[in-house]
Amino acid sequence: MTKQPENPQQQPTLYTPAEVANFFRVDPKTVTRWARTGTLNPVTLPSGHRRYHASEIHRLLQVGNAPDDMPADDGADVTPAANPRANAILNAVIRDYFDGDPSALIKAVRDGLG
Amino acid sequence: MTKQPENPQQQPTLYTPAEVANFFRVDPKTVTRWARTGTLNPVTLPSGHRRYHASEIHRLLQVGNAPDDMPADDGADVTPAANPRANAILNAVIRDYFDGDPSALIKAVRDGLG
DNA sequence: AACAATTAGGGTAATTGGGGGC
DNA sequence: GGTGTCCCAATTACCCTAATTG
Repeated sequence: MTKQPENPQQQPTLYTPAEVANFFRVDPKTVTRWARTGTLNPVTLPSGHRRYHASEIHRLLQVGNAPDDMPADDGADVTPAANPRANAILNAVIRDYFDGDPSALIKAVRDGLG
Repeated sequence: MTKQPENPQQQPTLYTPAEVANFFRVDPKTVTRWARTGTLNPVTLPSGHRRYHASEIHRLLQVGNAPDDMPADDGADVTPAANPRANAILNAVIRDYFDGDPSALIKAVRDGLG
């Protein structure tokens, strides 16, 4: 498929507590609790505020389910849209950053993200 | 969350068990049973609590969600997200969910996110 | 420097999951 | 077979003030 070779491990994307809370549909305080109990390993600012690694958040969102009798999600031949986790995030991004307009997101990607 | 312009639709992408229970007029325990028996495929928090995909709930509710949103991208009046935060998030999503392939993300959005 | 919004810190009510039995 | 209810332990949500962020 249209598979890009490698994606250079650029600067890791960091989420704010509110963003993480939005992805999981929980209170920001819950995200803070996850950090304090070791569930999450965020970057801690000198002030004590926290920033969460996108990779870690995405990983947790995927772990939600799978031990079911669902077809193998190897990600090679599976339609991307069939990934409910990715869809959840994309919907949240569209809602929070693109005024609920999917076409705006597509346009942004086409205009180049980097 | 970072400051955002008007969000006419602040519909969550994930629902709490209580919300789903209210939608279906059932006890929250019943919603939990649906999840355990595979009727619903929710996101599981690190703690074991569940959050249910709005798209899946709407589908079961047979709520056509009205043909209000999803405006066709006919005009070029949509401002390309000059939002660095949105771009950073999209890059992370593409990296973690679409194997670094932006076109795969676009395809996913076009195939419908629910 | 001043401002609005977000975050951390606690404390307390409400929700959730699991099992068991009706 | 599926649902509502009662139990309990764990998790989460909402209240506040002070500090940090942008």
